[in-house]
Amino acid sequence: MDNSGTFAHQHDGAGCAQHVRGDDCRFCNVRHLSICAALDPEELSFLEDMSGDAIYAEKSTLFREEDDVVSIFNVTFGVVRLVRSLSDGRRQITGFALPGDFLGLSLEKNWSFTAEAVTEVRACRFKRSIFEDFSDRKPHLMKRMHEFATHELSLAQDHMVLLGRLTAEEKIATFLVAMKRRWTRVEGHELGLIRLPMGRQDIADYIGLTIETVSRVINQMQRDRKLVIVPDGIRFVDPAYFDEHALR
Amino acid sequence: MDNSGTFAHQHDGAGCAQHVRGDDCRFCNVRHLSICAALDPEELSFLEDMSGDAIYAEKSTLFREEDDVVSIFNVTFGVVRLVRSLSDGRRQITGFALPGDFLGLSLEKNWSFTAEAVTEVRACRFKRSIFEDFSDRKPHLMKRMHEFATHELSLAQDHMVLLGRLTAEEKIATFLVAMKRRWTRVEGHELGLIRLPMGRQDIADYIGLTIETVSRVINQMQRDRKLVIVPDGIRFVDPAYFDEHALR
DNA sequence: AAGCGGCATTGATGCAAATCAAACCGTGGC
DNA sequence: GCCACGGTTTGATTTGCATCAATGCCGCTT
Repeated sequence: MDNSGTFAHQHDGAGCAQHVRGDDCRFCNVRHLSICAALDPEELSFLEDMSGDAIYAEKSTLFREEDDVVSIFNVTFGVVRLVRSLSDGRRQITGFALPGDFLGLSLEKNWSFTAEAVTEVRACRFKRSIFEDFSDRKPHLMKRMHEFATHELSLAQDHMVLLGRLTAEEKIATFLVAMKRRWTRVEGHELGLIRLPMGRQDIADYIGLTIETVSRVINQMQRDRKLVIVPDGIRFVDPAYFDEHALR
Repeated sequence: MDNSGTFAHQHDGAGCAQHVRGDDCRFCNVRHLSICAALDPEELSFLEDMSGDAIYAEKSTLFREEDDVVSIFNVTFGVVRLVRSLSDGRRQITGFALPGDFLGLSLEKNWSFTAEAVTEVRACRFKRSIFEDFSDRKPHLMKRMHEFATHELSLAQDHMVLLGRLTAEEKIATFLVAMKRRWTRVEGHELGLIRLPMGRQDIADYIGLTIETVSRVINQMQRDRKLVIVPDGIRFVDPAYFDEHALR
């Protein structure tokens, strides 16, 4: 059974259909990971009527920092980078959204970050106003959103430790271990490789290094037989090393 | 009218009574800033019965990372540092809780950080289980908790930019401006000085520098007539400089 | 097959902040 | 008044990562 479902470089419709079949939530294969798992069939069908499947090309922008929050998103396929930029061009990527991740938890009127498609991205899209009315009437949905938000807060704290207190080597190791865990959760089972659909510059901007340092550290790890670099990702050769050097 | 209410070095009861008068929420002067502002008088009185005023000495620990969440806290006086520690002693302070700030938004069973009193701290303390039952029955309270959580998430993103992409000078400037804003909000009006009740090491662990660098940068700013160092804080001499060098 | 454009890698050098090490300063105890 | 102590400042030196600068590699186009 093939569910290797590569990201950026697969263009047949069938590959995508594995991930979202039309607009029917019943066939959504990230539902158990997403906000929607809090909903019963009736609620789901209401929300389904309110939602549409949206597709974004690689490198396109879902929304920009300061934009009005018109729609909110449940990513069903692909990878989105969440970016804060400074006026002089410095960027900090605050997170990567993977299938199952929700964009628009905050109920604020404006986005506090920019979202850009790293790969082709598919997302279940809701009108913000409708979703908000709905969540106001559904306390268990609000509670689930709150749980998602506080979980993200905990991840944000992890990330602060990484940015503020880890060495370049520890940052890379921690990032790779986290990506492995996240993909395993999304895919439902462990893969031989760790997908890295984002470029080196994105990794650098996520962990607070330069592209050169990211490249150097990863290639040094390969020379040291800790991992091997493969197309679209890396493969752990010495998992024990990563257990030891990654944070939590 | 005196509401200068200093922090660590004032020991007369009257000074504290400005901030919390016994256990009566009606006299709580951080209520408008806190979670409790979402509640009507009846709900407030119920919650009041469920709460107690707690006092923590300077340097004492409210709770440790991984501890069971037995109680949750609404800080009413003083400053709490929120700490993540690595096994080798490196620390990252993920935030400082000031009066009005709430500890225990997450509804998780265990704390994801340690909370230590920087100054003497007073807090309104609730049994977690009781508060949770209550919030389950009060959707508008849950919504307010969610708003607090997503606001914190946005602050966490700000902090990631600071940690990952700012220079030492920018980090200090941004930190000082943020503290000024937060104190102004808590005090209800602008003070001449910016209180820094936390030590240099805490500032360093908050913004991802060493104590020596923090000291050097602040003292350099003083030599450059950007600020003056005063007991328990600093005073801006050249506010325009800070507007320019601090992030947002 | 040659040329191009967009990453990624590698090397040489620079520099901001860390580290190592002392001195300083205010406070409290005796 | 003196000393001890905890926190802060200052100075000298090191270093980890950034910066600057090629070069390499792969997929696309023509």
